[in-house]
Amino acid sequence: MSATIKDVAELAQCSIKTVSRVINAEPHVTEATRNRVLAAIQTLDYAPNFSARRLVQRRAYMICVLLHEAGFYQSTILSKVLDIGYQQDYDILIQSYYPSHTKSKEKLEALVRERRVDGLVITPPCDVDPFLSDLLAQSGVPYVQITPLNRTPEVPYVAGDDYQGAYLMTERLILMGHWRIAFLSGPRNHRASIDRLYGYKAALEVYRVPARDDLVLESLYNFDGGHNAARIAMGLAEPPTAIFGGSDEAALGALFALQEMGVKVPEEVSVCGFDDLPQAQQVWPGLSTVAHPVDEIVERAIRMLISILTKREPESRQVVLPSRLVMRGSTAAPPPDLN
Amino acid sequence: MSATIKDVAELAQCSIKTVSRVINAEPHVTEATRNRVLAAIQTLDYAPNFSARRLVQRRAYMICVLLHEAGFYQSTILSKVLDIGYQQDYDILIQSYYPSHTKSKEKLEALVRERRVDGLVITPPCDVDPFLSDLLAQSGVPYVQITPLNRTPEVPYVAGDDYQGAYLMTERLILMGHWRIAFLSGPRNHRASIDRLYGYKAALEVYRVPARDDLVLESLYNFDGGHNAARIAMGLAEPPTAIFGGSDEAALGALFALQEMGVKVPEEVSVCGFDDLPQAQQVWPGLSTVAHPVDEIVERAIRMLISILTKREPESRQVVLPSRLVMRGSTAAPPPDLN
DNA sequence: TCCTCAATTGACAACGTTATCATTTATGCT
DNA sequence: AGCATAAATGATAACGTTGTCAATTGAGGA
Repeated sequence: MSATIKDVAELAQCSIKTVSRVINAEPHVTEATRNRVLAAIQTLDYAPNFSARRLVQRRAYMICVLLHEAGFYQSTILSKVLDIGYQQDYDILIQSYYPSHTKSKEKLEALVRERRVDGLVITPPCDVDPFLSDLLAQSGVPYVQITPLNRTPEVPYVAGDDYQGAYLMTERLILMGHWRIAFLSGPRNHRASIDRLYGYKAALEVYRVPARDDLVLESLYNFDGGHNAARIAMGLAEPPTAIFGGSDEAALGALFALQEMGVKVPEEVSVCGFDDLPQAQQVWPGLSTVAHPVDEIVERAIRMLISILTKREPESRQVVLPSRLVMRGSTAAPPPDLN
Repeated sequence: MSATIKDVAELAQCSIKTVSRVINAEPHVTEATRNRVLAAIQTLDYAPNFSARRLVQRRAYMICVLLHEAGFYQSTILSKVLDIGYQQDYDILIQSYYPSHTKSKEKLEALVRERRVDGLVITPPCDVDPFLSDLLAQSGVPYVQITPLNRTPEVPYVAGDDYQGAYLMTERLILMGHWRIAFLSGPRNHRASIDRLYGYKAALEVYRVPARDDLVLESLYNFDGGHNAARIAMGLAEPPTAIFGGSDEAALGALFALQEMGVKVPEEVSVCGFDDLPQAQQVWPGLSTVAHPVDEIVERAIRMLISILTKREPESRQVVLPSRLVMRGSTAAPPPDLN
């Protein structure tokens, strides 16, 4: 059985409150007393019991991060989440959340209602659906959303700039000489998806490149979607010279499809994506893509949540951070005979 | 402020102990009383406070899963870990652990010493190094290891059968007609790594295929290692017709290298790996590989730990589960002119 | 030396459960 | 009816902290 604060107090010849003060670095303790207490702590190998602290402070000291299935994008987020976990007093509880999954809902509800977590960070593609909305409103548990489907003034969020990222990539392709650029679009109810599409369209317009409806293809942002969309695109009378996947997963599917068809990338067709998944650099050729500053986004989100939890108003409750291009081998100028 | 057990007792006209009995499904409560209590719980929207329960039961109801950096293999594990989290009373705390990282050590030490976790699941490549060993011994926190570097009778573990998996794959390659099979080996201090190498060698011997030392190449099991090793292998006077990566990461590196060199896979050289990472099926051609039953391994490990935590002796403290082959497009018979 | 005020210290209540054991109530048997 | 026994219930003490506020100590000034 490990030592308690009482044992320490006894050994250090003082009250438990004084020991508590030393542990929590509160003022009003003489140097001499502090040293006695520290020595006693050392001797007894004492460590405060976290459950007791949690109970009396009515805080779980735990943040719940909602993740959809543990996929590629998620592992990037997770990596940073864990990294930040070190620096905070809060522990981080990963909870997977599928809107349709009854079990995950029950578990989450228990977590929130039993006060096992103080706050939530919601990561895409999770979002505040009616169930979450009810639960959060009813329990009053604070939360921060990462790249929400829709932005409303009440919801604190941190997001990457999808519009600007898509604009930059499309601009880059145009400047390379492409003017038949296919875009693999994603779910329509997703704000990021719409922003990316608009960023693409905006760049076309600015550079006076004719926009063709048949070059905007549904991909659902997944591998199979990109795969199918690329086959369709290449079957068009005037096929694209570049395929811009609204997500890397879709772009990878497209890349796979082109290679299946024997189309050379990037010599005949350029491919690029969005998200900068780790495997974007491990396929051949490396996938050019748009990177959100995921690390910074996650860090800002968690910090924002902690600010809210500790009643310090965060500097801003709505943050959008700029994206940047990551150019690799999958993009090049279009074949000259097609210009 | 949410309701407490006291409020429920008051409303239901009984003692808090009776409410506690109802909550925990203990016997000795009349149907009538139980209904009154349940009604009161409903009315007050009561949920028990977990921190209080933790304190009085001296349990954190939390299991810590030690992960190395959030990479590919980890996300597979994680996915299952989260899935299992639903089914248990225990919450799961992910903690990254780098032996050299002071911060991660400090955090882990705090978690264990402050009784914030009841037990640990250690996942590869994390292992019981001297620091962990001390910490675990001193605090007496139980743990289960997944595929330990070294197996000792005292340490409970769950592992995949690396020897058998490597044997099966090598056998398969031989039966396809390969007899110049390179093997990309991994860290020598890793049990799995050694088992895989021996499985490879055993199959060669059984089928009387001459073993060549120059075809066993160091790869460190990572992408770059595989990349380099493949280049070296293909530069040999008698290059291999198949490259068996001891890990998928190495195999992917090899695949990448071959494609860079313009070598056709699988027509000229076959490639296969070990681990069945998600992207093994997303490269072109799909990577043949050996799959550990990761889901089952993780599930068994967590169940084993919980058995130990609740003082029920698990059926077995050492479990090895069979691997299986996953054949995809990256393997084929060797070119006929080379046979 | 005494007084005032600030700094230090401590006694004890709270936090919301579960655990122990005594007490009350119901049941079955003679 | 009376008694033994089992079942249901409750009073109260933990669990190990932090928070409140009163008590004590020490320093500085008249």
